[in-house]
Amino acid sequence: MTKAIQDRGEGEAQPGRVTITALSAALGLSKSTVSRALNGYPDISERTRLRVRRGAETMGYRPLSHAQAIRTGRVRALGLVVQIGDHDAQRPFLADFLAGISVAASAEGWTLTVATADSEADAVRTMEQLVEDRKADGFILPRTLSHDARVALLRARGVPFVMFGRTADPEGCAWFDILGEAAMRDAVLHLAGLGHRRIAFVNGGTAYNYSRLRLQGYRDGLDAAGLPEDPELIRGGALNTDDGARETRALLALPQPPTAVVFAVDHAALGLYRACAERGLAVGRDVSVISYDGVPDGAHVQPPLSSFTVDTRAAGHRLAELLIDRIRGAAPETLRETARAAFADRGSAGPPRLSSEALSKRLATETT
Amino acid sequence: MTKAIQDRGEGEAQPGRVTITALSAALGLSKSTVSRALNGYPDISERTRLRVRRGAETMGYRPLSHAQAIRTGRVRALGLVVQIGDHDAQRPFLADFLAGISVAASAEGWTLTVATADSEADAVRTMEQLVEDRKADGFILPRTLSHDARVALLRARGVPFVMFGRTADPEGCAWFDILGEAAMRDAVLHLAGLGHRRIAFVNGGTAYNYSRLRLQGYRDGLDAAGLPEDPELIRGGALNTDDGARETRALLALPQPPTAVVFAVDHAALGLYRACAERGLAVGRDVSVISYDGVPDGAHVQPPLSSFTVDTRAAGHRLAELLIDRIRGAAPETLRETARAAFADRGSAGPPRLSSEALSKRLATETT
DNA sequence: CTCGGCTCCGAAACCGGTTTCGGCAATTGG
DNA sequence: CCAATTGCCGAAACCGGTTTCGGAGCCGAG
Repeated sequence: MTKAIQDRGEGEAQPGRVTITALSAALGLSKSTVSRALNGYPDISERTRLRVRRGAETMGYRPLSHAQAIRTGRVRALGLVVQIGDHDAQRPFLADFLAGISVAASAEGWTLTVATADSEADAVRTMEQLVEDRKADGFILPRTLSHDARVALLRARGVPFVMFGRTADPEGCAWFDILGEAAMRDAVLHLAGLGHRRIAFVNGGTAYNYSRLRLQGYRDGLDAAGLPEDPELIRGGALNTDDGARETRALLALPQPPTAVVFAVDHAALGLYRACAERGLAVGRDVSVISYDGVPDGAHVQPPLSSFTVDTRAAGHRLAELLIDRIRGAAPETLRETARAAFADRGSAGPPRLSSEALSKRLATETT
Repeated sequence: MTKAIQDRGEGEAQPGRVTITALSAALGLSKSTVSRALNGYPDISERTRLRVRRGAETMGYRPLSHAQAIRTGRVRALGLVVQIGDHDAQRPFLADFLAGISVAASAEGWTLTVATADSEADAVRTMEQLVEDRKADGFILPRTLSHDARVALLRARGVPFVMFGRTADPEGCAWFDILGEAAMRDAVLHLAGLGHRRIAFVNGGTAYNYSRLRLQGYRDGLDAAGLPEDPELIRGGALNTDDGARETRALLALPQPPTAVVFAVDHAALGLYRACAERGLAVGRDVSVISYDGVPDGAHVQPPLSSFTVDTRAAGHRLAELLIDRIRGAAPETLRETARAAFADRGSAGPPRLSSEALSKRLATETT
């Protein structure tokens, strides 16, 4: 390998490259035989196939993907269109996600084509362009919505794709997802186990498919813990810290405030810290909180935020593998996987120091 | 345009596409004439050129970049290798950066190939792969080091590149950069204008080229303000909040503590808030701080962090344009631009309430 | 009127692969 | 022992572009 690289006349790019013609000449075979041998055609003897493989290895032959693409239509590139701006949630997640995809892709000799869009419509247009120009053979769709225009486009065009998340209509869809609903359920059970009886839930953006699932998980948790569901304790639309603070204030203003809150999104949960600070409440003692995402910021508040952390990098890695399988022809139904988020108990959830009534009373006197 | 798209037999991809052969047949010209007309060869009459352009437009002809690449060696793709992990500073910045690059690239019909690496050596290997496989025609290098192995590789291979940042040896380098030194200088002058006499400086990672420049800017600021330079007030190596808190504590422990601190990195500056909270000091009153980056987190602390904000998206945009020019053959010396960071005065820098002596005394009594 | 040069375009080779098709040799069946 | 398969490979077409080369017309100069 090293030798092969050194053999290349360095400096210029073109001249050094070993083409399939050069390789076939060196082996005393025809181009077509070499090509079919490397691509696993059945009409090549095992002996020849091995000889070709070895020859390609020692000579350092690597087919140019765009040269193959001209005939096959495949460029060996994964596509990713990231949506900018509308949800902060993606910020910390992007670098790790890219890393996972990139590593898995390059392990198979594929690359990653990235584009950005600032709306769903823009994303659809962008993907259309990429498909049209053959810049990607398939797509990874992050943050899938319940009804997703991107899915509609790709389905119609017959372009392979995998989703990070699930969708309402699974027809023809492959996916990898973290079981947010299981995390929410476990969060409720954990808090109930600590002695909490009034446990609130603050959901994320309602358009996202995961919101539906996480709310269900919260309900399942209440059910499993034998706690009644109180509509007043269920809120939503909280994606960032400001939203979270706002929702927390609303919850604390209830006649019977919750002693614990489950958040669907870490960044929103950080808003609870702010709202509690305003009212002089100690997080993890007066009010407990468990959230979901595992953002790094959560480790830097006091007490650190207990959260179900998702391994975004691993998700990207697996998604890339699934997409490559999908592009190679695997049926979408066979390409559906889920994983669980890992609970990181960092101290923001403890046994209730005050009952809901006592908490309410204290808040009333504080305000006065 | 809309019509052309509708004309395509939808569903399948291949059949609908209009090739150069089809276009030339429709125009009654040869392939070669059409190709040269579109690529601006001088031996085509203006009349024909116009006819071809118009025909291509109405028929919706778009050459496949990988088909051209087989002859030209260019795939019309920009390369970006992002380094994961080693500096948190990139986190919030990545999405905006990508957005800028992506928009500028697609405006010219180019795309963006992204890969990741977890070390400088890995980044070099990755770029070598991408060049070898012709997945990118040139590279954008973020966060350039003073002596950068990536630059060495690309220079040796003759691969076009542009840097986000400058470097010690500018030979053959094109770049776009924000004048961090000017920002640091202005920060010092601003604080001096408020009445501060002891102004400390906390630098970022020393390997980065920008650190050298920002330190110089700080010194220039002191000089311009007529303040003496005190080596005790200069610290470095602070990239994240923990680092920043540590360095702040060290500064506050001095016999003559600073009444204001200039940080080279926002995330480090956030550590000052923590260290001040520990000692009961009010940021912006007892201790002033001005920083650099403009990260969103800075807006959510109290008081919000005054910072020189860099428009990362605009930087990505301009870098992509410069790189495309570079790939098209422009001399690197003509592709060097800088811009200034915009000062966002949010309240973390005010007139000194205490002198250095008074501050020191107060810290001493607090500790007891 | 002829000749050289210029303008402009077509034919064909080429880029680096893939895929179709046909044929030779060895094997199998009768 | 001969015919029909079968296994295995080469020749050539092909993919969608670019680039070289040559030549047909037209022009002005001699």
